[in-house]
Amino acid sequence: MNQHSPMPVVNPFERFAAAILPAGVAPDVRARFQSLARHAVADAGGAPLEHQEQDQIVFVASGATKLVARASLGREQIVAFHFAGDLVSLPARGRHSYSLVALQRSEFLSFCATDFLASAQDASCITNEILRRSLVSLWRCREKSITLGRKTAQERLASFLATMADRIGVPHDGGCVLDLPMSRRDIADSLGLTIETVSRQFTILRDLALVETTGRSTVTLTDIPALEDRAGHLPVAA
Amino acid sequence: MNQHSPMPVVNPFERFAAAILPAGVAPDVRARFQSLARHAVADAGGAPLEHQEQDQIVFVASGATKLVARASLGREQIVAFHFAGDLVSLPARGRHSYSLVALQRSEFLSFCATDFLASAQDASCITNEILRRSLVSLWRCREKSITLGRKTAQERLASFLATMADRIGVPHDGGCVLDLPMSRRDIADSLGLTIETVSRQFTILRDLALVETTGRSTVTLTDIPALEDRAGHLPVAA
DNA sequence: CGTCCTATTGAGTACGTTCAAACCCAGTGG
DNA sequence: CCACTGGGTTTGAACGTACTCAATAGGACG
Repeated sequence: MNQHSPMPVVNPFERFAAAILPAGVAPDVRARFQSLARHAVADAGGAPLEHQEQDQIVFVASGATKLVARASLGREQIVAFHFAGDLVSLPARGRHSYSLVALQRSEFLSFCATDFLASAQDASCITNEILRRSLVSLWRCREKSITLGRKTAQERLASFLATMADRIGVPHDGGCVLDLPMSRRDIADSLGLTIETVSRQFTILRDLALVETTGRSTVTLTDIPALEDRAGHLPVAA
Repeated sequence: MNQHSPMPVVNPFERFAAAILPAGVAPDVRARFQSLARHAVADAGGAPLEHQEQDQIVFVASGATKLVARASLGREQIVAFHFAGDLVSLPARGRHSYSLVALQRSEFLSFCATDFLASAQDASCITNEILRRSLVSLWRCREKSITLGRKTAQERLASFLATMADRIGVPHDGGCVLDLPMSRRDIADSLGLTIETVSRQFTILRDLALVETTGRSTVTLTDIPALEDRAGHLPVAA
């Protein structure tokens, strides 16, 4: 997929601390989190955190992941994508077995949720940060509900590309270049479509000159405003 | 709609305090929340919290509500239902205008999210409670993503009824009686279907003797295990 | 009892799926 | 360096589920 994704030089816990812990955190609090953290690495396709019996809080130190729910019979739904620096809330496996799967070689720090929150009791700004990020996840999930419930195939793909541009896009003279770590199947499983439909919609957007595709994973968005027009959002002035 | 839904005798703030604030909360903290709370009442169809420019935290003191997102062209998606005792996180209107709409006469306490969290700084168990509830909302929203992305119309309705049985069902000799506060249109807008399709699926479930319907809003689930079999967790043919 | 609005039922259509084949890119070995 | 191989992707044709449009039936209100 990606040729030798560079293994980060920085200690994963340093990344976690920089992203989540407040600047002037007490050393003992920091040490407590360090002792709770479990480090894990996974190659593409790997699910290093299976068999969890308790709710987990997982920090993605590097790489990219999908949070997958299996409905039945190979019917999969990708509930969210997460990238380096993101925090994932992973419930103990319940009715639908959720699992976090790496899209690339990725590093994780996982915490037992209850231990984590107990340790955050003192420093309320940590809990606030977790809450803030959880609300962002909730907001994204609600957006996804709109996409899955009320949008056409083309609107779904356009929305997806616009969202990915925000999250992992690299601006490039007016447009935006995406190096998508996920396959067509992943995109389909995220958008509630089939690979064939995703492919057809890519073709249409290509014919409309809104995107260009290079190889399997590189997508260039040449006209983001037009793409967002096709994403089925409510026009602001309506 | 409902004949004079009884106005609760208990003070809405008392309900809020009982649900959210810890038992032995300091009187001044309690007073601070009381001063932040804005009280609102809405009849069925009313949206008392529109035009918010800031993120809100809303406590549903009584009644039942839908959280609606408008995509475009009258395409609506109901993102969540909330009932008495629930807490709703309502973002400032962004790209998709969300609004909280009452299904029945309902009472609300709304807080500015930043003020609320600032007041909860001292009492970390309050923040924890908000976080806990936000994660429940996130978990429900993920379940909804599976439903909207990968389930058939029949599975969607079966899932919906099973979920509602958990949340507002009244057990009744082996089965469960539901007095649904939402219309067929609301159900359709929640499940990403049309009213006609919802109606047809109700007919099928009725013919299968899994549910009985009485009037417009009362549904009796006579065979919950069979209903959950049809909810798409695992299909019959395998 | 009559009116209005919601819900149900029916017929035809459309969008996305399914099944199947061709194509292309990346990795491997000659 | 290039052909070969294999999985991911694209394209094509037929099908099916849910949608649209339209009419009827049923509840809730005056």
